[in-house]
Amino acid sequence: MADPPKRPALRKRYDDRQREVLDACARVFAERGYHGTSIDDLIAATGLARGGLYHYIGSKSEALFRILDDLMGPLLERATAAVEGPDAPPSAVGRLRALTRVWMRQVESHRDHVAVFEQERRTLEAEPVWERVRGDRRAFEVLLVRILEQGVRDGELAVADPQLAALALLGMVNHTALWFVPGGRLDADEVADGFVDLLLDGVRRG
Amino acid sequence: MADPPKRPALRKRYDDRQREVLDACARVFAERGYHGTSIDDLIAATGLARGGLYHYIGSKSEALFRILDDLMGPLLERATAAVEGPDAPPSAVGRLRALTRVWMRQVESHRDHVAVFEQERRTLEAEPVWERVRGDRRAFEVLLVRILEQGVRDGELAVADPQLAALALLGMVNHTALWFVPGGRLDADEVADGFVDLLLDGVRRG
DNA sequence: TTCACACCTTCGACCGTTCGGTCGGTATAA
DNA sequence: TTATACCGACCGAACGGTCGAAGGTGTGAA
Repeated sequence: MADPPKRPALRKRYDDRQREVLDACARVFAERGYHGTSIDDLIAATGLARGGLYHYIGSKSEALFRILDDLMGPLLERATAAVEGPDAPPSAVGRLRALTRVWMRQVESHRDHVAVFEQERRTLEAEPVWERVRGDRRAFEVLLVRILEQGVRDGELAVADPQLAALALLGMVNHTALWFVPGGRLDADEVADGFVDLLLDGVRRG
Repeated sequence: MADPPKRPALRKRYDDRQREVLDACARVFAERGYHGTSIDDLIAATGLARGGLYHYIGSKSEALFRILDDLMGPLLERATAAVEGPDAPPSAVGRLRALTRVWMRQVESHRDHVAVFEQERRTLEAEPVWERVRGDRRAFEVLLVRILEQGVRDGELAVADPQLAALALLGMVNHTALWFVPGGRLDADEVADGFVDLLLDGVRRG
């Protein structure tokens, strides 16, 4: 990580290999936890030797940063586009559904990354290093709360406590990192729609 | 932990002190993660010296076991009583509310323990040592799913996917370990009722 | 009521191991 | 021939855990 190659032809190969390595790290971090993972674990998971590994990750904590930043950056970007971009649905219900789908798709494609994020959240809250990741998370939550509040203002929704409703949906989706299996009974969109339907209409009969 | 005192008069003092020590450990584990916590951290948090600490905890991993077992055992016991005991509400809606309240109260009184549980869940799934804790968790989830299924059978509820609805509520409540503050805007029962209302009636207007 | 002794609590120096990280080197490919 | 990829021996620090000793404390025999 200290030295990405200057020659452009090699740059791509380096980037690809680095992503492979970081994905492998994310897998191990998700399984054993960041602090529970030793460098030797990462060596076993990547197939590299000690020196080769450090060539790509710089340090253990730098690897963690990249894993979380590569997760939250794109998520926030896509979420913003889906909710506030030119193609964003006009209704609050539509935007809520779009946001949740983007989010669940990120869980589907970055399951390990999300699991690591959930595991390390409390530590993330403290240290200044994580300000960017923290800021992205906060921005995402604001996006969600804003949809709910607009929905209430427009008369589309009747939410007793938007803050609590947002935390409820946040909990549902983030928790999926623990049980969602790509290729399982439900795919990402089905889970997203299921959650949104639950939140919109509830389960009481009649 | 190797040697609880034989004399009953001293046994109580030992137990009380042990709980103090374990609560302090739980606080640090919740903050820094189990693997991220060193024995020196626990020494600082308890005020004991190395030897004194080991007198009460046996080992770091034994402390973790006690923290999680003391969390899940009582939770399952109270939940079962609230839902299947003689005073259990007759309706599925009532039982759902009772279960969620018991659960949120446990989060309120054992916030650190719950946070540790959430952080270590993935590790817990693997090793055989954790079978009891894992079994308690599974039993709790069964309790919840059963309420939903009975509600459907009795015509009280209309749940498209009881499994998903259970996972949704599980996510909401477990996630509270990250943001719930005792003495904050909402108390445990208010959060529980808020979640259940959300799940029952949804937020769509009309 | 006293006192000696066994039990209990706490201490901190110490141990072997494992940790994250470095660095000088070799192989390879542009 | 030079920039890059990868290796593995090595390092100091920090880790979890042990242990013999010292000091208190409740208790039964005198």
